[in-house]
Amino acid sequence: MEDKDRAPSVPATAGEFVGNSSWTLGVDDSDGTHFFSADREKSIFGDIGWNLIPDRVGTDEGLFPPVQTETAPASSYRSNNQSISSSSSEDPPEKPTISDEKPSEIPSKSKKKGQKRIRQPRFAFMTKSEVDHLEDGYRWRKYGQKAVKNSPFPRSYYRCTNSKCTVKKRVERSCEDPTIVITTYEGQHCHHTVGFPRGGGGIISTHQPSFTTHQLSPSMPIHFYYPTELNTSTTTTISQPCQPLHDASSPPLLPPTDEGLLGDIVPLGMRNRDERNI
DNA sequence: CGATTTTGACCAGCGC
DNA sequence: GCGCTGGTCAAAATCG
Repeated sequence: MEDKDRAPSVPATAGEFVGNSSWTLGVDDSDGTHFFSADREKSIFGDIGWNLIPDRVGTDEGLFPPVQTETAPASSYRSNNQSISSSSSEDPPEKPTISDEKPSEIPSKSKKKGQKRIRQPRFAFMTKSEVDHLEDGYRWRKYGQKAVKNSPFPRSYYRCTNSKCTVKKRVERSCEDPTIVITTYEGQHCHHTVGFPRGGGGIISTHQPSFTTHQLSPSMPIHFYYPTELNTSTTTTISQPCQPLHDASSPPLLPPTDEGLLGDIVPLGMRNRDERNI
């Protein structure tokens, strides 16, 4: 039994925007997937820099086009390559993994014929890390691995071990930069994190994330969780999320927060709906 | 011994 | 219709 409360649908792990002082929010044209992208020269964690790329951010909150559902396929908005940019440089969000996702017709393959799979909102995170599978406070079970076209690195498929939780995530490395791990989360956790079961330390997030557009603003504080080491994680606060960190040796300035990393990135709409009813 | 990972096979969508 | 590709299943293997 695990905690079953609300938890951020996304990894509450450490995160770091990759990017200097600018960030870009865009929508994958092919799928309507939202993701954040930022650039930073160096990871605050050294080898483990977490770059947030919520691949599909909030949607039904109005931040972005409505989440696609069976009745409302992403096609409704996928046509626009909209992107929101903080101000200065806008990097065209690279969307490595998501581009191949087909939006609307989600059917998939639950070997049950006739049943269409409902595609959940997704968030992608680009992380600079040597390890593929990054701790995010949840326990995952790998259920598949596939070679990806145009990429020398295989893509791994994970599912939350909580039987009641349908969250999945894909992990793959960027073919352009092998040091970057692209993690795509799909769905929302219906339970709390379990901490870092594998030698970790603390629980990452047991609070509701609160993500809103303005929180993405470079001038607004963003909360991050980040591991100080591979197996540990701590939380800190940063008031200038987009402020360039010069080198990994410098103590990261992350915002202390009572929320998970994604808590600030994931829009309310993306989070468990029931929590909004509270 | 239970949980997790590995891996080949299968299925469905899409483009040609 | 066919082939390609992404995503998932499930049995076997491995791990703790």
